[in-house]
Amino acid sequence: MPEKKIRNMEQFAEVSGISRPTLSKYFNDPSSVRDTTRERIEAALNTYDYRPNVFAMNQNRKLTKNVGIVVPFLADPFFAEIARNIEQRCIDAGYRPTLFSSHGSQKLENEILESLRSIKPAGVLIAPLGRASDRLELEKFCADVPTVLFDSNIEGMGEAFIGSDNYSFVSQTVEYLSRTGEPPSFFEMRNPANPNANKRRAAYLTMMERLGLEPHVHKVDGVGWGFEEVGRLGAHKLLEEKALKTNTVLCSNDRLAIGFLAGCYEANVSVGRQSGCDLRVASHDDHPFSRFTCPSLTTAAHDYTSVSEHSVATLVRLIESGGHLDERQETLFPARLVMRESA
Amino acid sequence: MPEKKIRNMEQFAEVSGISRPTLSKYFNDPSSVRDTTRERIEAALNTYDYRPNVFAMNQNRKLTKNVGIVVPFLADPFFAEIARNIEQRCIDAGYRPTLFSSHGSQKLENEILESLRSIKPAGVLIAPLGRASDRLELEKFCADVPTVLFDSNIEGMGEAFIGSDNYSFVSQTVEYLSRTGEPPSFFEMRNPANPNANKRRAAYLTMMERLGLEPHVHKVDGVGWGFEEVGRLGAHKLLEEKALKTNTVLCSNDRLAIGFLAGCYEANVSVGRQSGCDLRVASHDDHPFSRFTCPSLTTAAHDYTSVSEHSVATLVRLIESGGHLDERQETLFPARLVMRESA
DNA sequence: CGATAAATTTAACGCGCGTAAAGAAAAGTA
DNA sequence: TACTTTTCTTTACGCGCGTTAAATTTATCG
Repeated sequence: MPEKKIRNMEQFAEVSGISRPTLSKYFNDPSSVRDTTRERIEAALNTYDYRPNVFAMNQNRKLTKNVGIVVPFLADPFFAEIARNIEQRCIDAGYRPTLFSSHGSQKLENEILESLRSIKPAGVLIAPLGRASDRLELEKFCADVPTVLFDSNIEGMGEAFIGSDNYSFVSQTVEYLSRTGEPPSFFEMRNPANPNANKRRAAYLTMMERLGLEPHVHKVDGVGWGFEEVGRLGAHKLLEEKALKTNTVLCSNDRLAIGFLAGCYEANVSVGRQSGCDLRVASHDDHPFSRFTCPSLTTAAHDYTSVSEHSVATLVRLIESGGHLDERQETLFPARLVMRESA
Repeated sequence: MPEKKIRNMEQFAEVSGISRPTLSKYFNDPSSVRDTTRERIEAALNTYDYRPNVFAMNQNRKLTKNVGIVVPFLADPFFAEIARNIEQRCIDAGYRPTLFSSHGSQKLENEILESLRSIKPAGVLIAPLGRASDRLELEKFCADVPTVLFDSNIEGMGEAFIGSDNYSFVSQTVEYLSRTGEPPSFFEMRNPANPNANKRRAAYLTMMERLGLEPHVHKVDGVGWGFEEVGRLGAHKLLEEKALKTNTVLCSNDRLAIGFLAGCYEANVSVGRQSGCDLRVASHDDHPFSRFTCPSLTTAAHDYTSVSEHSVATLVRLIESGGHLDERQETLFPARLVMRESA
């Protein structure tokens, strides 16, 4: 067993009996060498554990296998979950993903873009902050690096957008709620950071009009990404002021709803779809925690799988087609209504 | 404005009037050059936007500025939060952190270690899976790379451990609960993945004995990281079987408690410290959501700040002292009792 | 001011791998 | 078998920066 430590490709070429340029080809793309050669290389790879120096590899290559994944707020399990999913798919597709979170800060988002440039990524998947994003910086970045947006769309930005169809979310919840009880009022933050929020409000208004119902939108103050607390305080405010026109509240997203439910509980307002309850509360996203609220939250679920699958597939296609698509594609996946106890 | 694109350090040396070796020194450690020189470099840096090629930089350097941060489960906001904190501190200390999550899988944890080796990190901060970790692989890794453990201790592994003092957590909750009402039963998973769980059970038993109270430990089946669901099902089981010996339950951690509260709600068991409630429930961790459970969760809070601060400080010290400390240090920070409505 | 120490410049080599060109070998085809 | 095509080997250079050693400049200080 000649367990001599292999230090570089040169030495691995010697012991494996394959020339260095061929090895280089193999490590860049295993399918680019003849089957018999690949087998010989992989046999040697099992005997001597050599792996090429990542830094030397990427130094001269025009295109690395690096991929950046950027989410706006990783402490939100929704993003953690989708990031995990996307990450794994990138690995499976033969790329090296690196995960970043903007933590709700424009400054950080810009710094991440900067730091991404320095690792020469083949492509980037980004869920931008939205309203808080630095449009100009993002635009410059997208011009240099093949970029796919997901979750939050910014018109015209990047080569493609993959996300959920907000209209599908809201139409299903509104339809369900108004069919099974009083029509819903809409509850949201006054200045939502995320563009999806605006689409959801618009969808609510459209749906209510179509159903011939009077819409009521309650906007509550609050900044940042502490949605739960905003929702909780909002609930107290609305309940104290007796501002609700119906006994049904549709929250813009689950994190607001989680806080809203906490607020209701504190105010001794019973929530649920059963008769005898004071209020019904529903929402959108199917946040991982929404199953465990009291009562469990009726919501509209993202198609996590399709969004992440399609995002990665699009990025791979983008990279393989040289970093540019003929036209910007927007793909939206419909929601799935999840009926639980809160409404 | 000579806006010629600077392609490498050579060219930047020309336009800045500083020699390349000095620039190299500067980029490696800005404080290693004379003040006047540093000012000249930074002035030039503002005029021409050049930054050294990361891959070429790291190729030959024995020690990069890369730092790995590994957490067992990023979809848990607790880890997301502490990771964010640690990440920022690494950046402030002049390092380039990269975040990884094992997602509860040994296979993934090993792959992350493998992938970490390839980026030649100056050091690694890892919160290991615990029981599910591959001891042997971890040990080999720690032998090669300066490693600091946090959150979950594995005896003898790594150069240092920084975490929370589980005894401090449990002694405070047990003391508080038994002082203000019936003594608590302990609720946990049968085969906890995390070593802290065992320490907490032991601390519970010790505390109860010291207080002259009879301990009751309820173990519930369940695997993986879906703690909330385990807690919820556990609540149903315990309530159906009327297994609880007292009206007070102390959960091993907040995520279990969140599920436990959901189970109680479903079973129409009222939880709270007010008279008239059926049950009191308390827990440990001060999970970001524990403020928003119904009722809000009484818990013992980690000293996030101290843990992350001390972890990074220790890693920096470890790196600067050449990757080895004289003896393995274990630092534990006490908990802070957070009294809310559940107990 | 001159001696000494500290910092910088000059010159040159090496790192590990990408890549290109030309020739040799293997595989496929007639 | 001869010919073509594909694949591999040989040879050689380049990438951008780390790093070293000697020469030179600049700062410090008695």
